Amino acid sequence: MRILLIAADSVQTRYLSKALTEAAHSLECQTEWRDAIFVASSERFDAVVLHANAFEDIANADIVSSVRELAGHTRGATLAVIADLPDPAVRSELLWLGVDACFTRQFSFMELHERLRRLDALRIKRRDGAPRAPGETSRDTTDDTLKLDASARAAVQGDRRAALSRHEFMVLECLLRAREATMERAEMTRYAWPDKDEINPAGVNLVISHLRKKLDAACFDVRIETVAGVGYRLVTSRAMQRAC
DNA sequence: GTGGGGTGGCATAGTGGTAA
DNA sequence: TTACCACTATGCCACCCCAC
Repeated sequence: MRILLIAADSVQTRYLSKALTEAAHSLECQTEWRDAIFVASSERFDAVVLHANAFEDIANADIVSSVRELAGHTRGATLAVIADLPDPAVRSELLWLGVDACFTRQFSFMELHERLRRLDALRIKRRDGAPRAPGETSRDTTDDTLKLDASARAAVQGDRRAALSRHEFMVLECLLRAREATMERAEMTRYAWPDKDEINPAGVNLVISHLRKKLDAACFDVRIETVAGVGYRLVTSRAMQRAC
């Protein structure tokens, strides 16, 4: 998932940032409220996490009006808020404003992570009727669609499996989210290298090249197609047959 | 300290489009 | 048809980080 974390620098923020990165998410962290609003409105994220406890500007101001402003810029992303909100009336008002999940200061990362994944899966399902979101695991071993196993950082299709590096995992997740649509090179770069302003195009090529080899070696029935001058798209053998 | 894996930079080859 | 250019794919090498 591409996640925007809005939080002032603190020990808990650094812990959260590290945990989300290690969970194979593409993380962008914003510590300034105005910058965060600008980034949320100008780029596309799957989830926005506002850590209001670590944010003095918000902690000292009206949380409801801050969230109202943020919710107007998240462009359909899952919105989660971490804040000490003992008043249930405030929490329910936040939910009405579009917040998908509220967590208290003593939140569990595992619960936050699973909630974000579940909400993301539902969001994608509502969006295009996809049976399952990238990274969402299934116990149905007969399912032969390509999935990502974030805990093992691997691609799985039926009983076939390929271990991936961090960048390979994120590039493949980015392509899977596009669901056979073309993903622009710049967007893939932002997704897989969120901490870099500029990345050598050869770096993207290298990751794509490695991914192709691994997908071939594991005999997955998907392949990565180059769309000249635009980017890449992931196509299944079924889609290839339809195109013929 | 060392080895292995991941990553990035650079070089080179291949391919397709376009103009002469 | 040929030369040129832009874009892409891939190999090689060096560096960095982390586990042991």
